[in-house]
Amino acid sequence: MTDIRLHDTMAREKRVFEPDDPARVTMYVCGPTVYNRAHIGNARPAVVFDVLARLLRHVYGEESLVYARNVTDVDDKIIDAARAEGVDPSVITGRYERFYNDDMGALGVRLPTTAPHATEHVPQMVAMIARLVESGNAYEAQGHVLFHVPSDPDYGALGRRDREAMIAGARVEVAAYKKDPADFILWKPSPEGVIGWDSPWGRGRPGWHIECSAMIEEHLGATIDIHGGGLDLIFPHHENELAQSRCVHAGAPLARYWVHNGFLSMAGSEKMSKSLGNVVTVADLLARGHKGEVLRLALLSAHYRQPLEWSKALVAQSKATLDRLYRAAGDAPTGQVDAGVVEALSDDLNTPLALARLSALDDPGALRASAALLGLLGESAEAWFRDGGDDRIDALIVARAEAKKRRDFAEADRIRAALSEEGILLEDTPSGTIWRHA
RNA sequence: GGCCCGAUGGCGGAGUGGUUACGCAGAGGACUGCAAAUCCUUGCACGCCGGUUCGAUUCCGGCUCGGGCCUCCA
Repeated sequence: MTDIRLHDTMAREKRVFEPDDPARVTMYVCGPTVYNRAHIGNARPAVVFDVLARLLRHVYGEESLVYARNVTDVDDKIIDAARAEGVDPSVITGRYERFYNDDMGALGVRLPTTAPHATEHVPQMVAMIARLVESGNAYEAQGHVLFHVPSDPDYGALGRRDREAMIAGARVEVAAYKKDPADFILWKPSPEGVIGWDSPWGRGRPGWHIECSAMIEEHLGATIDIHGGGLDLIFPHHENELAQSRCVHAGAPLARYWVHNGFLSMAGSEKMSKSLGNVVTVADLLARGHKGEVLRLALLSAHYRQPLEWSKALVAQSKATLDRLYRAAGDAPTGQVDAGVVEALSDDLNTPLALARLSALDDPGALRASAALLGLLGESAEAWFRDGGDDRIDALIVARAEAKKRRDFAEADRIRAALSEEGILLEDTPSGTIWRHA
């Protein structure tokens, strides 16, 4: 069996992946903060780690992977959104979590094994904060509880950042209650009317970083195999998670492999952002008629650590590629997974190489089985091209066939041209005429 | 300013110290009433300047350009 190799952000190199317990492989990926629609950039980690999850299940067995992806459902942006609409935060989080699952589902992202919610783990967070206070790694100040960064000599290893750099680079004014400029919030007070929980430090709510640490401990354990997320989370989020968990667990590392995906940018501009007005949501793209698998293939066309530029051309190319793959796969039943595809994915999730090997396969069954590892070719070719039946088109095809039989090619071509106008392409095959969307 | 990453043909994108994938698009051919699809053939590249080497796109250094992070951010 080929080894899986993963680029570990901590080591800055590819390492052979050896799970602590092959019968229980643990992976945690930072999920969405549910207060708006996911944009296509948000979809990249979901899709990338979905492929990694599929690979791990393939290699270690369907039941051996425990994959947790959290839902951040308490956050100032959520509070703001709820206030703006005059509703309870749970209305916002419930709505956007459903949207998120719908959008990712459309991209073929399977649900993780578990999707823990921050609001359902506040007692665990409070307990973890209390342990940090007890061990001297955290302190209370004016209703806040802060992690004291100088108390952790290993702080900064993941993001490769020294103290001076962090302090010099701080863009935000240092709050008066901080003992050290680098200290970060574990717990903050909630005034009347703001969502909060009782705690030894008064009514308040957890900071972002402690949520993940507490949920990881609760669902996966002290040290997990893989921790994933976007590049931008390395610092401060993962650095802070790591520090908290390490201090609580007597120095045990939070994760054995840290895996981070690169950013997606919009063609002709820098990072996608609301202020630039170039945010494209998954829902937008689906509404424009792009199929989920097309978007998924576009996201997988570059290696996950490389930057990926999103463009109309990329989507069009992905559609053309997928059309060809569907034609090649036909409606063959699933066969054996191709070893070359597994090998490509095993080499730090080299999806472009896996895609190349996919298109070289001449056995439709192997193609279908191997594509499934990438979450592609989930439909029958029939369904892919037709989008369901259409009596009117079928009738026109019959009319054209009759015209052809009496060698009235002008009429036959007229029918084909008319359908072509509305984006329906006809193909004459040995087994009859079929149609598909352009 | 500090830290990090990237630069491959018309486009996307792997990979490699010496004949360099694959996909999309293009050209020619076969097939077809004509197409489409398919098959065959085919053109097109390794940011710039040095260095190491018999030989560098691949290793090293510098430069330029692009992107990301520096406590909201996938």
